Amino acid sequence: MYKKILQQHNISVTKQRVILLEILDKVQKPITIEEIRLHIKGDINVTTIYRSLKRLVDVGIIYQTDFRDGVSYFEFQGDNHHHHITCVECKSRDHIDICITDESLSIAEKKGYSVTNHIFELFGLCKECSKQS
Amino acid sequence: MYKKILQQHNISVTKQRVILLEILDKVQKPITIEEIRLHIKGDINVTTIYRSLKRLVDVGIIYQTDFRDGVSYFEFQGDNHHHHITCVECKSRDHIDICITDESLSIAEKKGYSVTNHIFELFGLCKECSKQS
DNA sequence: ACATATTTGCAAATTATTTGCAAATTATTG
DNA sequence: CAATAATTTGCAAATAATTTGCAAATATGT
Repeated sequence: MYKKILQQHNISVTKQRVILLEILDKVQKPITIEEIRLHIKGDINVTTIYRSLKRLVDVGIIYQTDFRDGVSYFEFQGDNHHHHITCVECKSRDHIDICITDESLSIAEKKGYSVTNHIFELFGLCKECSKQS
Repeated sequence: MYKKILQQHNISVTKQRVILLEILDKVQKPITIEEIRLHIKGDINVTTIYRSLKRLVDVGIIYQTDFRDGVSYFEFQGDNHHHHITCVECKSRDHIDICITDESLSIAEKKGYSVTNHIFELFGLCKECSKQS
């Protein structure tokens, strides 16, 4: 299955890439390199992890996000493109099925830009944490 | 003027903070720590720059953004809240006066989150760079 | 199966950012 | 306006994330 995905995107099928895709597909949420390393306990060299993920991002198989905490997060979104809301207190995270509007795109296009990519993340307080404060 | 802003936000008025605000207000676009350092040529210690900017961000005087290139950008937006579109080729950048929609907010609220903050950045090709490719 | 291109692993380097602490500056209070 | 308390600065050194160079290993195309 992951083999097919890699082939469709015209990049080499390697054991390491398949493992990374398996992990990301299983967790179904954005995770850091450090968390990935815990899953594979040393089986793949850090450099390779960095380089493979970068490659996967470049060809569009996985998404890279960051939540302003100094680390990159990676996620396999499959067909289900979405963004996230993060609790600034407890760091819990949830999907939100919202995306940029057509209006946004057309405003950008009026400025002469064709939009290929976007970052969109919400931050706030989750139910639990709002109670406490 | 900057003194008043600092006081309104209840933080100490220091020479360094005023200088930083002056620079950010003058350039009117997101700039990196490195670029800030060029403006002040060594007059403020790097550590202080980092710490002061963090403080200014925390109290909400300036905005911190990043464009997925490994560095933080800082911007003084004044009353004019906006986001940006960045050309992935030439890295040129323009303001866009679009923000998250009320619909987005209400979807997040349905999930139990109260939204306090957001990241929203567009990427694409500018007019010049689309011609060339 | 062979030649070519791509990817991996390792150690070492880079880059951005943070920390601890003493000295300096700013704010507060009488 | 002096004295005290609180905050901020500068410096050097540490940390943490990510990248590089290069040789060996693995994948791909013919």
